[in-house]
Amino acid sequence: MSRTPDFDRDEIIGKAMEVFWNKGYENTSMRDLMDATGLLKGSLYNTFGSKEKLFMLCLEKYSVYSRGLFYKKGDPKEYLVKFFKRLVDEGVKKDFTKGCLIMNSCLEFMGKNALGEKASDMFAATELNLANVAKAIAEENSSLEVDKVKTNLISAAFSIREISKFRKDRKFLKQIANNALRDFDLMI
Amino acid sequence: MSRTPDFDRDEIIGKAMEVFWNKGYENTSMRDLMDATGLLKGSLYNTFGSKEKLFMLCLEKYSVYSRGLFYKKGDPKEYLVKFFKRLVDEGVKKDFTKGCLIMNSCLEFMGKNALGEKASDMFAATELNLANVAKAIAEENSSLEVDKVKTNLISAAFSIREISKFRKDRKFLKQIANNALRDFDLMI
DNA sequence: CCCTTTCTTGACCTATCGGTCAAATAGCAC
DNA sequence: GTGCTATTTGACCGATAGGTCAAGAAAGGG
Repeated sequence: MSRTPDFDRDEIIGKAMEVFWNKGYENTSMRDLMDATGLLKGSLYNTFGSKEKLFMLCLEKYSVYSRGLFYKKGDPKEYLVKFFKRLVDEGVKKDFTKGCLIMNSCLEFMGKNALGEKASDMFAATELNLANVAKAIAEENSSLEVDKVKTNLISAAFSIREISKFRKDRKFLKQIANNALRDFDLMI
Repeated sequence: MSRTPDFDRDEIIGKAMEVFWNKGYENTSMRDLMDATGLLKGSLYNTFGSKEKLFMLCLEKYSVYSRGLFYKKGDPKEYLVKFFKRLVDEGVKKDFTKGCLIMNSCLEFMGKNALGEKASDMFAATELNLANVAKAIAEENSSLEVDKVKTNLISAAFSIREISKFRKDRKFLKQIANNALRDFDLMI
């Protein structure tokens, strides 16, 4: 019938996502996207329409990736400890300065456009995940105020992700995590 | 002897600081600075040399402003409560999306150039201020681990400043503050 | 093998970026 | 008022931004 694309669409979105995640939307140029994907400008526009539409697809891909890390079943306390250990371990890596694409996008777009709305929804989903973990723990320990501790958890996660962009201090980042975890008698 | 400038240098830096604070360094154009200061491009370059040098002067001005809010004497607990009340009250304002210039600059520049180093120093000074408050409270309540609670305070301040850019939720922001304040048996 | 359709290529577009500079202007000392 | 000097002005610079598009290339159905 006609010529078929020379690339895998989803693979391109993944590569673009990495660039956007590392550099942010505004600071990523079409040149950067061309270099990262191996596609020329015309192909990118022919396939995705615009930089903004491509970014939206990247956000959606990140959303899927992110949901894959959500709590589903098993020991909720163990989940929580692993969750924060991962944040700290990634955070202290010298070349890890990209943080979390959801939080980055909330900061970059909120109140500006549809990307901000999408990012906000994803932030809310992350929050709900932590609320679900807190709820699961509360079933064994009824004295927990789920809404309060959920806020402490998301705030700590946010702090670690953002501060670790510029402060590679394991003790410092661990302390932030432990401050939220103490409600559950947990530590990392 | 010769012609004198038509403007007050410090006033111009103040106006430029507001723009940088609101929009960030990269997202601020010379056009923005010209509009905000009322000076033409040539005058800005003639006076400050470059956009980067002007930003450095803005950082220094912010540093002075910031140090003016540090704890010096008086009731340290009262200081802490006022400190966080201010963060929350400013944070919930609909048009307050600029956060803190120090934190913004740490996130924008760290590891890139001299602006990042300057911002890092200013962040450390803010941290020291909170450590001093914690120390003053610890003199009355010796069971406090100053370094730990200092980390909780700076982390909470960071979270409130950043999250409030995109989440105008007083209950949420207050909870973040209270999570750090509970070490001192304080609440807002 | 050919024709249709789609994808690919890269030159080109306008707008804007930070920055420069020669000419015009205006303070101040005398 | 005159002359020196610094400031002001805005046109101009090359680089780069996101985006467009006509022409060339290639895949698939017949």
